[in-house]
Amino acid sequence: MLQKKLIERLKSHDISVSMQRLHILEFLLEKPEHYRAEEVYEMLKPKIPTLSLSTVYNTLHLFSERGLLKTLHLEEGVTHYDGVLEEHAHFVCEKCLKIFNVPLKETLPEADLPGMKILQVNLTYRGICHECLI
Amino acid sequence: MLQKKLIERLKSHDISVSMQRLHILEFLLEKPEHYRAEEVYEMLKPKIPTLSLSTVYNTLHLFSERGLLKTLHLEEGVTHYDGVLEEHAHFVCEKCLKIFNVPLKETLPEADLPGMKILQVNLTYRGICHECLI
DNA sequence: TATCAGATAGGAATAGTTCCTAATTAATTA
DNA sequence: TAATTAATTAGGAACTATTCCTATCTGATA
Repeated sequence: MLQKKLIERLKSHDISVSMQRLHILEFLLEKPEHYRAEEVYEMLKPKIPTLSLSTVYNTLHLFSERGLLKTLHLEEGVTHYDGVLEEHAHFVCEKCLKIFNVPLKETLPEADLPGMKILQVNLTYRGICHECLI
Repeated sequence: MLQKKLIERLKSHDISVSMQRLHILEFLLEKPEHYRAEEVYEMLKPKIPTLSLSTVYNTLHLFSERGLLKTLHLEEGVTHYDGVLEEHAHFVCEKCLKIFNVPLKETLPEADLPGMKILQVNLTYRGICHECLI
């Protein structure tokens, strides 16, 4: 994505701009994938040699709070961050732990939760993927 | 639940019986709640003074593998275990982190996942609960 | 009763994340 | 523009849920 667009995107979410933030946002929007903090850190280290893991965590939290990305708890002990905001589900393979995007044909059911403020909905399938089934 | 029923339940899932397993299963079936390993451990310690946390983890993993309970990844870094197997969703309050059961009016959409073997489906809502909204 | 496999206890090790402090950078004001 | 203040970042220590490892114990089998 163009730097200009990235800057706009940050500003429109009330986030002031920095090199680190631009790079992290760009990285997350590049592919429709789900990254853990460590991965973001490793991938950007070459571009920003002084980058620290704390900054990655700070930034991901901030982005999540401000609605720039989705936080996913798909497997034991790890958090994934997803830049794709369009409603979709995930499939996690219990063997290889790969995560697949699942397009939704129907919209998800509305929850009967009077008095609650719903911010996010998450649908996850678990099972064995085609490669691991062979 | 009666001890006899518990034993049957274990055996029918191909799990050999032990004091620890009976107590852990009983505890998980008592209330429709979601416990972390640590909580199970603390609650059963008085009944089984020699109980070890490793055993709780072992047992919960075994139960989950054999389909006696559901493993939930609802929040950062923690795993919850749910003895209620009937299809239902969860609501997690981002402030107090309480977990609520959400009955489902409709069945969840079938995933378009050719070649994948689906073992579990999980629907989670995140937001702010009524108490935290006040 | 002796043997063997499975289960358990206990603690050490691991890994993802958070917390803390100092240094750096950006924004604000004069 | 210079000085002041606020926000951001880097780095590492601390924390915590979970796993791993080993010795002990238990129960089943012969």
